[in-house]
Amino acid sequence: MKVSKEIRARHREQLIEAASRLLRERGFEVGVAEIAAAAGLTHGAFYAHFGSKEALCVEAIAQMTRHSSELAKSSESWDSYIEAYLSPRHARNRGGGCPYAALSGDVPREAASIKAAFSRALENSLESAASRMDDSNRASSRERAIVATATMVGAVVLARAVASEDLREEILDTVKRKLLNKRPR
Amino acid sequence: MKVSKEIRARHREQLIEAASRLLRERGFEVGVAEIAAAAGLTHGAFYAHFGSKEALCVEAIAQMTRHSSELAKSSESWDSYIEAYLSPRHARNRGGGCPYAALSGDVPREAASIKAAFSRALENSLESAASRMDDSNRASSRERAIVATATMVGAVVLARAVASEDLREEILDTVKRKLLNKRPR
DNA sequence: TGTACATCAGTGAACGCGCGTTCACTGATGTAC
DNA sequence: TGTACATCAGTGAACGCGCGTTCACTGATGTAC
Repeated sequence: MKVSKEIRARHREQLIEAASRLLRERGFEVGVAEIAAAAGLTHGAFYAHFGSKEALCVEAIAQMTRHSSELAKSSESWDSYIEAYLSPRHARNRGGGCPYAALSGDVPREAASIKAAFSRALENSLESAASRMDDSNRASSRERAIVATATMVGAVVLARAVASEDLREEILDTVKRKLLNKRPR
Repeated sequence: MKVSKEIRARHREQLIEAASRLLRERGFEVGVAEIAAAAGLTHGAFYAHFGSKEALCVEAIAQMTRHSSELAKSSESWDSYIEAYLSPRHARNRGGGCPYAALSGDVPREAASIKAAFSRALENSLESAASRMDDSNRASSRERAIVATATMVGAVVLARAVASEDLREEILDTVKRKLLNKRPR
């Protein structure tokens, strides 16, 4: 049955929220029915909100990158962001963590609109990371942002793919020490 | 109909070879039928060689990591390996390139046997990379291998996910200069 | 070396299943009077 | 403010399709004599 405009709007948000988490957790193979169920709806209702699964994916990418860049900004310092990013907690929390670490392996296989949304988001994140570097030279702060992002994404992606708890922690800790310029414990 | 032992063995190799390429290109969603077709067989024949898709994936991971570590060793120097790894050519060649950059995003969602095969291979690659470092200190050469691997994997994974040709090359070049300790062009 | 026959790799139809999407229907919402 | 009714969000059955896997069958291989 029809629902009020407020409830409709809430349902839409819940769909995006559910997709945002499930896409990162399970990748783009996650089903429309599962996303709808996680939002408390049936799969049929989904199409009252989005024209296709692809359209939802685009919105979900926009939302998850918006959220995670807020998170990045809320870190007190760049170093504390690195610390949080390379924590076992983040490695375990794929569904709620960095969209780049969660999705960059999948995105190249998806439709152009999805790749474009992802790309736009990454460009913004690099911009934002560069602006946080304590470096008056604009070019070199962008370079440092790119290298740090690649290194952190690579470390978390590899850590998540590894079966041994020890190797996982070794990767995260080693990269963390390097990025924070710390000597071995 | 039955075929000779030699042809049977060749078919098996072709299945592993096709899977090795297609898994990296398309991920684990690639179908048994498509892999069999790429090997010149029908999907039914597949089960004369492997008990399940999962079993083939395990073999394919073992083979592709074996091949790519040979490739790594065949590079004249560590620096020339970095150069090749961070080339647009490698970014374009997902199906024939580094298995870690191609599959680490997908592996955490797969069966334990696949994760274990991947993990074993990565551990060997780290070992082998560490042994190539011109550093008598064993601990620090391992650390450098881990950091360099994470950075290179992250760079290629991000570069592949990006829609803009310019950003793709910027990521690869920036990380390359950093790893080779070169000043900007 | 020649023959008879058991073996078994490969084929293609069929299985149950889950996917994205469509659609007839339901009934609460919200508008026109 | 009250009533009559058009709208449309949500439901759940149904669509065509492709998946991994099974299986009866075919016919070349390779072994036993």
